[in-house]
Amino acid sequence: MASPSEGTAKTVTIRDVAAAAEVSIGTASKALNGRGRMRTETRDRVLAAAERLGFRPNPLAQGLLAGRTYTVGLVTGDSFGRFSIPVMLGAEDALGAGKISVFMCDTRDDPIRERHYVERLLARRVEGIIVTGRRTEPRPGIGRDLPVPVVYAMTQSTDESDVSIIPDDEGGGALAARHLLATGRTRIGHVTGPHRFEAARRRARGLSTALDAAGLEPAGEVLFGQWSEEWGRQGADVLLHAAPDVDAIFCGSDQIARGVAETLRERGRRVPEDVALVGFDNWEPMALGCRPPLTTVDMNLGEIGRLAARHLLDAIAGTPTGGGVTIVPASLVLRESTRRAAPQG
Amino acid sequence: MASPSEGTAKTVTIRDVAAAAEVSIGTASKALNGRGRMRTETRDRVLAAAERLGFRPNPLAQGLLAGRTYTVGLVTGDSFGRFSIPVMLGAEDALGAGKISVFMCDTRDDPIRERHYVERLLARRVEGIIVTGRRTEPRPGIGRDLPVPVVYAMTQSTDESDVSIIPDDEGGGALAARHLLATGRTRIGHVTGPHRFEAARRRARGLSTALDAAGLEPAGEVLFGQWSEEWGRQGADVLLHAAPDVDAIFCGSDQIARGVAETLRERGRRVPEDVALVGFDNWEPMALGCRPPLTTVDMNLGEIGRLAARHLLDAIAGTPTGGGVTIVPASLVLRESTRRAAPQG
DNA sequence: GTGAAAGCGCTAACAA
DNA sequence: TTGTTAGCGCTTTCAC
Repeated sequence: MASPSEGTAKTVTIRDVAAAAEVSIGTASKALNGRGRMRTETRDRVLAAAERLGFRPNPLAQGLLAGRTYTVGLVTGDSFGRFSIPVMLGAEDALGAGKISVFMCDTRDDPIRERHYVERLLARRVEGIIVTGRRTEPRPGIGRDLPVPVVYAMTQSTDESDVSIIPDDEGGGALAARHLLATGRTRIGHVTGPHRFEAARRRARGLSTALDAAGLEPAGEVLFGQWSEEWGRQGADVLLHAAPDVDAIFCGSDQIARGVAETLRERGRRVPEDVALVGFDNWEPMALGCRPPLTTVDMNLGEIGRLAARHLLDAIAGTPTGGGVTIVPASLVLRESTRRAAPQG
Repeated sequence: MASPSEGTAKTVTIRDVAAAAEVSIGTASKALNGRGRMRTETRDRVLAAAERLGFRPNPLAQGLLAGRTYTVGLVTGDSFGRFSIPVMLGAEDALGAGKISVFMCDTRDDPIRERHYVERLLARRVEGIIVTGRRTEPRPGIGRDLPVPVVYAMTQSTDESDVSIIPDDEGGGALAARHLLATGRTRIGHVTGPHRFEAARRRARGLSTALDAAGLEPAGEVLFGQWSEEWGRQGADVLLHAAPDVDAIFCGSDQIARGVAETLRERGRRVPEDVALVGFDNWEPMALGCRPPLTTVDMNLGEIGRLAARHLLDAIAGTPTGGGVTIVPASLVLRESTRRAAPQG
C-alpha cells in the first residue's frame, strides 16, 4: 500500500496531469517519458502531478499509436492441466519480465474452439501466440500464414518449419537407465503408457539405447499399457512373472510407478533394496506420496515454457530464430526409490 | 511498427475497406456495425470488401473510443495449481462467452508481485479482476478503492464487504457424514489437515454437526495433521488404536484418504466392507488411483469460477450484486470406497 | 443514404 | 525549453 496514488476511482488522463502541472499535453508526455530536454523543475512538477493524481498511461492509446499491444496469446488444449501449467508459468515468467501480458485461452482440445480463440487473439492484435498441449504428438498447426509468430510448447506442429519446444523423452529414458546402471542394477524392466504415444515410445527407446550401450537389454518385454496406477499394478505382476530376477523398474510415468511400487510391496519385494524404481514426470504429489518417495525424471517443463517465450520474443523482435524443433534436456530427481543398496549382510 | 521485411500479412484498416468499397470511412463503419440506414447494395459492397480483405476491427481503437477494453485480469497465488485451475476454467467459460478476454497473472503468493500485477492490470484498463487462491483463509484484499470491481474466488478477502465465492467446506463435511450414516455406518472417524486451516476446521465441524443430529459423535478424536498421504497413513494407525471398532473414516483430502486406505489394507481392514472411506477434493488422479476408487466430496470449483465471473460481469455492468460471501454447495461423488456392504454370505 | 469532421488518450514531429 | 499540430483506427454526430 505504498502509493497514495491508488484509489483514484476516476480515470486520469495525461490531459489532467498537464493541466495540474500547468504545462501543455506534449510537455507532460515528454516529461513522463523522459524524452527531449526540459527544465528539471518542469519535469518534476509534471511527475509530481502525475504521482498525485495517480496517472497511468493508457496502453490502448499507446499501443494504438505504436502499432503494438504488448500482449501475446497462450492457447492450450490441455485445460491448463498438469503439463501445460508449468509450461505456462515458465512462459509467463519470461514474458512478464518484458512487460508483455498474456491472454489465456483453453480450447478443451476442440479444433472449433481453437480456431475461434485464435481468431479472437488475432483480432486483439496479440503479437504472438504460444500453443501448449498435453502430448508431444505432432498436431496440425493453428493456421498458416498467420500475421504473428507462433511457438508450440510441449506439443509439436506437423509442419516441420514451425517452432516447437518439446521435452527430451528419449534422453530422459536414457538418463533413468544410466542412473540405474550406475547404482549397480542390470536387470531393468520397463512399464509404460500406450504404445500409440510418441512419448512412451521415445522413453522406451532411450532406455533401450542406454542399456544397449552397456551390452544389456530390458528385462522382460517392454510393457506398454495405460498411463494409470492400475496398469502399473498389473504391469508389475506381468513383469515379475516374465523376469522374476528383475532388480530395477523404469516406469513411463509417476502414476505407473506408484502402481508398480504397490505391487512390489505386496509381492514382498523391497524398494529399493530388491528392486529400484524410477518414475517419469516428477509430479510431486505422486512422487512424494509414493512409498518410498520416487526417483523420477523431470522434463523441466518450466524451462520449456521459458524457452518458448524467449523464442517468441525473438520472433516478435524480428530476430530470425530459425524454425524447427528444440528439445529441452530432462533431469533426474533423486529420492529414496533408487538409494544404492547397502552391501547385504 | 512491424519490421518492413516481415512477410506477415499487412493489417487491414477500415480505411482500406472503405477505399475498396468506394465509400467513406464513416459509411464503412456503419455498414460493418449494422448501424444507421443505408442501401442494402452499399452495405453488401462494404461487407464483401471487408471479407475479401480479411478486415478485423482493431479492438484497441474501438476500446479507446468506447472507453472499454473487454478484458479482465485473473490473479492467482496458487501458481494456477490444482485448486485455482478449475476455478479459472469456469471463469474463462463464463467470460469467454461474453467476448471478454482474460489476462492471467501468477503472483507466486508474493504480495510484492501481486501488487505489481494489479498495477499492471489496472494500467491495461481491465474492467475487473478475479483473485483466486489455494486456501479459503481470509486474506488481505488486493487494494481498496480500486477503480474496477474485484471478486475473490476460492479465497476470501478479510474485508467483509468484498465479494468472495468460496466452497462449502462445512456442507461438504456434513454431506460426507450423512452419506456414511445412510449406508449404515455409525462409528465414523475423521483424519484431516492442519488445524490452522479454516477449511479443515469447517469440514470437521460439518461432520460433527451431522453426526450430532443423529445422536452420534466422531469415533476417536478428530485427527488434525498434514495435507499429505504420509499423515493419512499415520493418522489411520492412530485412529485404529483409539477406536478399533471404527467402521468409516472421513478424510479431509483425497491424499489423506489414500494414505488411510493403504494403512487399512495393511492392517487387514477391507474397504468398504469393514471400513468405508470418504475423501475430499475429488482430485481424480488421486481418487481413481486409490484402492478402491474413492468416494469423495467435490467442491464444484468450476461452478465457483463461473459464479465469480458472473458476479464480476454484473458488477462491470453496474448491476449491484451485493458484496459479501457466496458459498457454493459441494456434491458427493460416489465410488467403490463406500459401496454399501453386501449382506455377508 | 452518404460523407465530413470531431475526438477517444497518447506520442512525435516541428514551431515558437 | 515549451507549445502546437498531426495523426494511430475507429465510431458517431450532424450536415449534405
